[in-house]
Amino acid sequence: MRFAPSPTGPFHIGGARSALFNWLFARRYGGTFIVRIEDTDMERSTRESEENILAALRWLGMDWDEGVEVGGPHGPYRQTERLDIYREYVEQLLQKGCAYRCYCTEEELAAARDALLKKGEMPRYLGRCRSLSPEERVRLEAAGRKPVIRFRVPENRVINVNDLVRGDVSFECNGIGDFIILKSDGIPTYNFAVVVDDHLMSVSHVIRAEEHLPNTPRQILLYDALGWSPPEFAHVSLILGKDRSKMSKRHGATAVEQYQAKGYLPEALDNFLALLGWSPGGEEEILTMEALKQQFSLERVAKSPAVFDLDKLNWLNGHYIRQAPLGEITDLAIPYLEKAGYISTPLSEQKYAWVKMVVDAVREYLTCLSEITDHVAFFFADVVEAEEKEAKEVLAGEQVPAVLAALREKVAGGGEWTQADAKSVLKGAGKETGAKGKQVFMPVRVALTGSTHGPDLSQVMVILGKDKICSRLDRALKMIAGK
RNA sequence: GGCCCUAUCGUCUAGUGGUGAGGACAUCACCCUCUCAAGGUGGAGACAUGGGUUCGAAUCCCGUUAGGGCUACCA
Repeated sequence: MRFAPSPTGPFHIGGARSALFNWLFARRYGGTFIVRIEDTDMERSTRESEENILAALRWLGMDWDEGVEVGGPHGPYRQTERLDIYREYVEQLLQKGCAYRCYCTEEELAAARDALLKKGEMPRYLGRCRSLSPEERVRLEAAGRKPVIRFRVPENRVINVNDLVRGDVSFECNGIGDFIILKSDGIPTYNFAVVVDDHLMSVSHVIRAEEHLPNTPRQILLYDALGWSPPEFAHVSLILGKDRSKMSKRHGATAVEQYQAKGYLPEALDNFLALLGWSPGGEEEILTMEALKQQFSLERVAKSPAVFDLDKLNWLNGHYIRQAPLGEITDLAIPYLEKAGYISTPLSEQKYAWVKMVVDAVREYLTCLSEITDHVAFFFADVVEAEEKEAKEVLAGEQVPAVLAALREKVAGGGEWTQADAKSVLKGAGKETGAKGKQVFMPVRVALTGSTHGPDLSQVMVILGKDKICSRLDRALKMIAGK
């Protein structure tokens, strides 16, 4: 198995899914997972994107047995470092007469294409340079034309692809046209480089996006010409945006790093991506990488394209945030809290323990980690203000001063306390004033947090600590009296 | 335009000739509860369309329609 991304930009979510399917397949059946970099597009390829991709793969928990950075018996694993290898096979094809030099200029090609388009035919190269005499070649080269090498596509043949997810698909060679295998700068094109590399690297299965399906017959032709047998192909349908067109920036975040930055957990993204196009045999949809590794199979990959459903990703992520060990979530949440100015690292041991309690109190609200900053302000603020109308109304209740005062008295003094203590103090204050339920909880909640919504009140009280509780109670009392 | 792929609830999907068409997210209601969440229970919600084949079609075949991909000296 291999995953062969081209490093031409931020790592796309669709690429991540292709990688995942390849990785899962390799792990499920004990295969080798190779990461090869297809950087033959000199204009757009950068080292930076390559690193971005590798970092994303690692973050998502996909390790590779062979490939860039780890090496292996089939190296090098960057196509631009394999140029000599390709040249050798180009030479072979040239010798066999399966390929030839073409001197057409871009203008000439464009004109030919337009003409075909006008006639309603599939635009393709018609083989103008197929049989140039040596003299003509010399003349063209003398005129400064740099040739490309084209593959001679046989006529009147039908290529059958037995696709592992799509079944039998066939293409007519006549619709293909001689395609370029070596660009004028000596760099191979994608179609040629994949074939050479996949063969030399003993790739047995190629799992990739559906957009590559039309390339497959060309590649099969190349395998044929080189005397090699092609691997199995499996073309997975595309990931679509809300409007059902190929997922792109218009549809929101498409880069893996964007999800990472927002605070999505890799296990959630993996789980989600796996479910996009593949379905488990059973009804459980929450699956760890371990479970996916055991269950994944190409037979259960769907043929139809899938719309990226952010709601479902959010649900999965929320689930993983809630069930992960608190320490882990705390560590992941700290950068967001720091960035918002709530804390500064390094944290003392005490402060860390306290932050952990805060995280514990609010993590059930989160859909992604970055949202934590929307829920914690009152824990860090010096004073809180009841701003919502609803909150103000709560404080206006006639039993409120008595309740708050009673509570204030009970809280005073002593040091550490637990949630159970807080609960009993709350109950005591209620009993003393004859107020109960909402009548005691809500005003206290508003006085302490400024809002009518929030985490469990006793939990809030433990986290705030007695000092803050007292000062907030005092302030609330003063406000009410002042009115 | 040409070539190719696809078509089950709003979304992701199960289904491979006989099912009350199942599940998940989202949605609605109820329960739990100091609130909001979370959690639990329940409801609503789909086989694009027209022809065949068959005793019987979501399932097989053909057309239509709709969506998508490709059509580069990009991958």
